[in-house]
Amino acid sequence: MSVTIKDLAKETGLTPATISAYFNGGNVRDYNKAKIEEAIEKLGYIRNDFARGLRTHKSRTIGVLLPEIANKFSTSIISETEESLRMKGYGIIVCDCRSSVKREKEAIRFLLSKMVDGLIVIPEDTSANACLAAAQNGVPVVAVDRRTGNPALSHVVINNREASKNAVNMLIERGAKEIAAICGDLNVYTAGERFAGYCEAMKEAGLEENITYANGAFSVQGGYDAAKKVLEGNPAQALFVSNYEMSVGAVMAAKDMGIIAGGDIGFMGFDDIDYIKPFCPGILGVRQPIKELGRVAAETIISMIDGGPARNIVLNAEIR
Amino acid sequence: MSVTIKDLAKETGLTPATISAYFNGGNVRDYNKAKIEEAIEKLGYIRNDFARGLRTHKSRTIGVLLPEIANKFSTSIISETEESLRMKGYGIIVCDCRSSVKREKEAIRFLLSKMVDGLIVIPEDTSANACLAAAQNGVPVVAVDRRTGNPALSHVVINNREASKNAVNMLIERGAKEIAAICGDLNVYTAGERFAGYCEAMKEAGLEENITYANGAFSVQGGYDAAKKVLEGNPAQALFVSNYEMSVGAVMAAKDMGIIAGGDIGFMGFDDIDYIKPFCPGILGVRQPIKELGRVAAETIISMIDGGPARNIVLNAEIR
DNA sequence: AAATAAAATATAACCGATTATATTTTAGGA
DNA sequence: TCCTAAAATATAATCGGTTATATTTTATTT
Repeated sequence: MSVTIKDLAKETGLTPATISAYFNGGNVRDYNKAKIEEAIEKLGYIRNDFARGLRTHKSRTIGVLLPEIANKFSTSIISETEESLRMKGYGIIVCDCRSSVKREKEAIRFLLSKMVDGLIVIPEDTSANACLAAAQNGVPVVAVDRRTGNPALSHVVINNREASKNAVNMLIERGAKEIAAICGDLNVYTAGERFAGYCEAMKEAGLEENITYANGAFSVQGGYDAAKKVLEGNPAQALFVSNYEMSVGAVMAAKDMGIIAGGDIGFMGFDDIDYIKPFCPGILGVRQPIKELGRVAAETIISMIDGGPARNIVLNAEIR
Repeated sequence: MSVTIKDLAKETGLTPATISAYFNGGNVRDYNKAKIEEAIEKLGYIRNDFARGLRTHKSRTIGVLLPEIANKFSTSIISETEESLRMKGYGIIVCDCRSSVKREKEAIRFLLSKMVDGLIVIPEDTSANACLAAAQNGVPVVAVDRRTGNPALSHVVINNREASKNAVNMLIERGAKEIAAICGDLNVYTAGERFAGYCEAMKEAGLEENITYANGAFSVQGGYDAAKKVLEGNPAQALFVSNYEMSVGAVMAAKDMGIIAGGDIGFMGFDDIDYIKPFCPGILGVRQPIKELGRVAAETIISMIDGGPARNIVLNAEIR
C-alpha cells in the first residue's frame, strides 16, 4: 500500500540503514543522496512517524490541553505555541476538557497514548493530580495561566494579583470608591488571584466595606448577567472585570442600562477590549502578554524535553 | 522504561494476544478481564498508539489545517470538530498555514507523516493540489468553508452567494442605494462568492453603477482601514462587510468618524457581531451556522474514513 | 605498495502493539 | 461418558522504521 523505506532501498539499490542514515544526518555519499532524493520524489515517499516513534520513543508532538478552546485566551495560546513549536519541527495535538477535571484526566491519558513528548496545559485541577500520569511516564509538563502545587511542572503565569491591584488602584486614583468586582468562579486560580488583588487595593485604600462581588460564568453572557446584577443594585462607581469575555458582557450590560462604561462609570476590563473602545473611549484594560505567554510556554516545554529543569516564569501585564 | 503489554502479560500470567483481545473487544474470560484491569491499574499501563498504529494503519487522529488559527471562524471549527471527534475516539492535530500555499503543502506532508486517518481543511489552494498527497495515500479530505475543484474531496460550505445576495437585498429594501462592499481578497473563495452575491443584488436592483468595493486584510484593522477609505470618499448609505473581523473593524471606523452603523448608515456584517449590537442596535449580520459546519465536517470525515463517498453539503446562513 | 584509520554501507535485532494460525479449554449434545 | 463445536488462549509473524554491530570501501600514512 504505502511506500516504505524498503521501497526506497530497492529503488536505489541501497539498504534501509543507509536510507535511515540519510534522514538522520548520517554519512551518505553525495551520489547516493541524489539517488535517494530522486526515489523519494518518484515514489512519493512519506515517512511513517509511527514506526519511527516506536523505535525512538519520540513523537515530536506536544499535547495542548485547555479548559475551553473557544475563547480568546485559549486561541491565542494555541496560535502562538503552534507557530513556535512548528518552527522546531513539533506539531500540537489539541484537547478541550470543557472545564471538567474528569475529562482533563481522560484527555491526559489520551495524549500520553499518542506518545506526546510534552504537555502544555491550562490546568483545571490545580492540585495537578491529573498531570501525575504524565510525570510518571517521564513526560514534562508546562502549566500556563494557572499555578499548581506541583513543583515538577514548569509554570508560565502573569502577575495576576499585583496587576489587578494596580488596576484597581488606578480606578481609585480616578476617584471611584464604590468599585464592584466581576471575576467568575473564584476557585479558578486566575479569578481568585485577581479578586485578591482587587481586595488588597480596596483594603489599603480603606474601602474594605465597599468590596462587592458578582459571580457569573466565564462568558459574555456571564459578564452581562453579573454586571446587570451589580448595576441594578447599589449603583457602583466603577467595575473591575477580570477576564476578556466577561468584560465584553459587562460593557454591553451597562450600555443596555444606559450607562457608558469608562464614561458614566469607571471601567477596568481584561485583555484586548479595543473592539469596544470607540464606543466607550474611557475604558481601561489589563493587558496580558498573551502571545509571549504562548511563546514562552513553547520554549519552556522544548527546554524541558531537552532535559532542562522546571522553570517558574512570571510575566507582567500592563494597563492600557 | 514504559509499561508494555508484555508487562501486563507477565503480571497476569496471560499472553500479549489475550491482552490485545481484551483491548479490542475479543473474547476474554471475566476473571481474566479482572486480572488485566488490576494489572493496568497497578502498573499504570498506557497503550502505545505508535505500535498499534504501525500495525493497524490507523491513528484515530484527524489533521485539521487552517489558514489562520486565531480568528473566530477557525476557533469555532476547531472547538466543534474537536468535541464531535473526541466523542468518537478521535483526536485532532492542528496546523496553521498562515494563508501560505507553500506552508499548506508542508503541513499536509507533516500531517500525513503523523498518519492521520483524515484531513479537515479550510483550503488555501483551492485547486486542491496540496491535497493530492493525501488522496495519493488514501487519506480522505473534507474541505470546509471553501469549495475546491477536486471532486474527490467532500465539501461543507454555506450558500455564500445566495445569502449575501439576500443580505444586500435587505439593505436595498430598506432604502439604501449606495452600498459599498468590503470583502477582503476576492481571490479567496468565500470573499469572491460573497462579493458576487452583492453584485447580483445590485445589478438586479438596477444599481450596477453604484457597485463600490474596498479591499483590505482579513482582520479588524483591515476592516477598519477599508471602511475609512469608503466612508471618507463617496459617503455610502450602507456597508456590506463579508466576514467577522472586518465587520468589527468597519463598525469601529464608522464610529470614529461619528457615524453609527445601523443608524446613520445601513450595515450588514457577517457572523456573530452581537458584542457591538448594544452600541449599534440597527446593525444586521449574516449568521453562518458555524457550529453546524464544524459538526458536519466531523461527521463527514468519519463517514469517509468508514468508506463512505465524498459528500457535498451546503448549509444555509440566516440573517439576523 | 602495504598497513592502518576513517568513512560508508550492510546485517540483523528491536521498538510494542495486532493478528493469522494453532492449540488448549470449556460447553453442549447424543 | 465420549465426541464435537465453540470459546478462550497461545504462538509467532508482522507493521516500518532505527541502531548496534559487522563488513566493505575509501582515504591516509609510512
